Amino acid sequence: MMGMTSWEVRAAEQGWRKGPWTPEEDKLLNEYVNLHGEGRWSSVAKSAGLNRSGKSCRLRWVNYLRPGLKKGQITPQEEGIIIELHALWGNKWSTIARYLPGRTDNEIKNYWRTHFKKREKSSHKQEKRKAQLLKQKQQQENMSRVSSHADTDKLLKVTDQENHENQQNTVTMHPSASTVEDHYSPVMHHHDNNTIASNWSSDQYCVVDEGLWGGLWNLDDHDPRNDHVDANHINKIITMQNQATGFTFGGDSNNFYNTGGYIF
DNA sequence: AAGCCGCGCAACCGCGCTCGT
DNA sequence: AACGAGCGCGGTTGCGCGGCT
Repeated sequence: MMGMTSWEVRAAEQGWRKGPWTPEEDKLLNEYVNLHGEGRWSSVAKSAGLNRSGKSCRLRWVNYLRPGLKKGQITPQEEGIIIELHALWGNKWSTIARYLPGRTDNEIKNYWRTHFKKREKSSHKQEKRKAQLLKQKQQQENMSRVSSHADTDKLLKVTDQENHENQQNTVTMHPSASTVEDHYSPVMHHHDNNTIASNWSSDQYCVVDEGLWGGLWNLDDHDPRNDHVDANHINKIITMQNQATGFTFGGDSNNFYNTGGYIF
């Protein structure tokens, strides 16, 4: 056990190899799946001569070895789709991944966390700052009702202005609206009249966060009622993307929808 | 040059669902 | 109907690397 990392120790204790895959392991898994197909992952591990759990094999195949996987950065078009679908479904990464050919749920999940969570953080910071200032003001009021509050007021005004400016770039999204378009449509509701999703700046995305409505949007993608709604909405997203960029994501949105995003 | 820090991403873990027996 | 194995999903962890001090 000397010189082993913590995961190596744990893996040794449980009998399975863990941690990063070697090229040799990749080769074994690749050859086996190409010959016998996907599924039966626990037997894949044994039959292919891999000392890996079935889970580990499946994950490696799905996220890394599977043919047709897109390598490289998420494009602005894909980012737009991720944002839209996340607003619609919340953290349903595998569902979202179905509409992004060649991308995995893991990849999308990581992308969201690294690119959008930090913006959420910065908006939380701003909230904290305002709360702190309010607290300060209240303390000052308590300590001396006679003294002037001009400086604090000024600070608060600046913060309010910052917030107001932020709201100008906020996408309206409210669950009490009556249709999907009313619920969430950046095209309809975007305040600064810039109606093309792909032209949004990264800062404009920042308030579309799960902290506000994400939890309310865990629609079941297998509910036929939602299928109807989703198909319409996704149709719109694709149209928007195409209009914005001239990039053709798919000629027929129904086909796009029905094939799980795989359009050839 | 060296240490520290934050980010990106691959991989693991726990839980819940499905399906076969 | 009950149970267990297999699988999929979402959340979390930890490593490697590049940038900063």
